[in-house]
Amino acid sequence: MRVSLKDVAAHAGVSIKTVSNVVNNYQHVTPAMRERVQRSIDALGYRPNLAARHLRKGRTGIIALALPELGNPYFAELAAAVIDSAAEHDYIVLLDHTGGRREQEMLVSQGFRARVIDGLILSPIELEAKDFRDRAEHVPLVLLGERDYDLPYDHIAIDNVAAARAAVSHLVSLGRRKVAFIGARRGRSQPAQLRVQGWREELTAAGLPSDEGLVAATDGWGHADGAAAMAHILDGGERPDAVFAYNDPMAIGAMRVLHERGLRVPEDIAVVGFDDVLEGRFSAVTLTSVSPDKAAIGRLAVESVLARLHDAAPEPHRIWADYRLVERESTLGRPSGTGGAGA
Amino acid sequence: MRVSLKDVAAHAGVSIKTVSNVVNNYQHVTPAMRERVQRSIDALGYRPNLAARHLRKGRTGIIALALPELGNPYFAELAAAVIDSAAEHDYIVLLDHTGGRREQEMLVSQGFRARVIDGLILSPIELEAKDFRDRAEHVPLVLLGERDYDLPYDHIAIDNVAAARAAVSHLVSLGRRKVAFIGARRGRSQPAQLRVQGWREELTAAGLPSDEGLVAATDGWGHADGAAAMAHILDGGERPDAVFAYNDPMAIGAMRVLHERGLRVPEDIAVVGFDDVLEGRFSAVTLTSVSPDKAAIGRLAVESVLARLHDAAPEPHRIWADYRLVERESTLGRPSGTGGAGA
DNA sequence: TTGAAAGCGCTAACAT
DNA sequence: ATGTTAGCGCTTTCAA
Repeated sequence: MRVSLKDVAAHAGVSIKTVSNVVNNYQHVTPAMRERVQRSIDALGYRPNLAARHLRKGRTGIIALALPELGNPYFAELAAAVIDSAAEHDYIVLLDHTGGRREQEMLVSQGFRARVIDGLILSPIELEAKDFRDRAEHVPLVLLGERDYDLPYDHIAIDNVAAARAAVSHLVSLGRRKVAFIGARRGRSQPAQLRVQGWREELTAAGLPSDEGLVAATDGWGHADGAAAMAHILDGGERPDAVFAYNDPMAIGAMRVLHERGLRVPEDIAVVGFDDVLEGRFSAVTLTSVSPDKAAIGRLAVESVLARLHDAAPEPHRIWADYRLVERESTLGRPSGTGGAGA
Repeated sequence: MRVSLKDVAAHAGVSIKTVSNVVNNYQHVTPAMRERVQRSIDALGYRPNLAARHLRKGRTGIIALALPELGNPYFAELAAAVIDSAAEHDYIVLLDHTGGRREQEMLVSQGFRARVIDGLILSPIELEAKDFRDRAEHVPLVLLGERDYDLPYDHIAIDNVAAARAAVSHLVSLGRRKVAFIGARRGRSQPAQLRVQGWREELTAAGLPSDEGLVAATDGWGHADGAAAMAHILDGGERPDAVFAYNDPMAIGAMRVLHERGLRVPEDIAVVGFDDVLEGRFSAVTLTSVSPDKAAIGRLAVESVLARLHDAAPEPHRIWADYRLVERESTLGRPSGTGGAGA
């Protein structure tokens, strides 16, 4: 804030423009001049004032990332990926979390929370397509997450239906016949829809039941919700031989309940999660999980925003990220004679 | 970026100043005028340009939070607390992560990563006191974390020595006589120092050994490091009856290894972690842990930066946040006849 | 290759 | 209570 271009110019006995040229690495500056100006810059400890630059250029170098919940390790890991990708493009990331609450998501989407940004990456839970219709905000928006939208924005996601089918298919191939789903959403909005759909499709294809008694709805998606859902299913008299959870924390919460009730994983009940968070690799019974390529999602999201920012963007479209099923003890059982926790 | 004060002024048929008055909630504006201007603002969808405001006022409304690792749930939860506290003061948070690497921490501390901020909250791992000496950056800096610094900055932390002593004291009171520590740092910098110190002091006070064979050094502080450290101790022929881990992920990694080797927690070896992350409440054996008041830490950090920003700050000083020891199954054992996971 | 000057959108000092 | 205006520090024509 202290020393400006003007000061440097005065010190070096040149014009402001010349200093600016040096600062911005403009081509046509004689080495001698560059040298001389640089000396003044160093002497005075000049640092460009970004606010002025931003005002002039209309860009801030900041993109916002709005996630439902940082406490969920999937989102934390995703945030790390976005920050790293942004840094590669000299962008920094403003982080916001919405708690998955509609009002917060609205504020974010409308740009009321952060008004200094060049672009926005949003992972909505509650927001419906219509909520975006009257979006006055003009900065590029990129959507993340497992829902299907019909909106003129890029949307980065993995194929949730296929991924869910892969998870269930794995269970079926292991001989499981009664596969429960935990983590369907109670109430209006239904982010789990695609995973429920994949679950149902695969079971139907295998000639297995997917009735409502096997689906447990929850309010949230944390460990505690998974535990409650698992307890609910068992208390309801159902006794599945496998559980597919909306995400890893829920799966781990469910495993905790199974453990408390003396049910063995996977012998009595196999468990598959979703997101492949670190935690699942070190639980007493390591967790089989669908593993989305988080680094790719972060990278694609950043690249999408920036492309749109630079007008180099194609029609808004769905962008698929990769995923794979990582099979661990919660479905395969404990490999005999092994040591460390699996990858 | 599109519509400016000038546009609104023209649309409403008033001066720029009047519009500015309305936007900034200036007192002396007649309701009628306010109404009229507001209508134009809404009609045109005016949004203040923060870059311009920033240039003029020298403030951005942004504080940066630089954490070592978002993947560590403790830091993720802390970030959430900071974001929420900042929001209460109409500040937004730029998030950065350093990976605990010295160069990254230097860049952050010197302000090279984010140059649009009013203040900085930094949780350093590698940085030494001397690294801060020639800090050219002028924005207020607040330090977080378990190290002792002798620096002219506010430093928010819990009393790590006392907290570690409380953890070890708990183990000793349970009759444990051989308490290992995992998570001392290999190499130069030693963030775990205070926790090691508390561990040693309490053992010494109890007349119990704290020799080097009971301390396992690691490179990082993740699940895998905890697992490796635990394995290392057991392979080294030591057979502690309790383990105090630098943090929860390490404790959980250690428990995984104990589980693999058929050792029971807590019957054979009791385990205490640090940070009280969600994960420890749902592990097969729930984890006893030191629970820092994360919400308070986040709040105090934000308040410190803002106070310094507004010149309302006292001498830089150490600010203690609260903590407590949460006792769970990994030391107490499984309570008979209980259901859900403990708080 | 370098200089002069306009103006990005806003706030604040001053004027009315 | 409202209007006028200077200027924050920078980039960018345009001119030399």
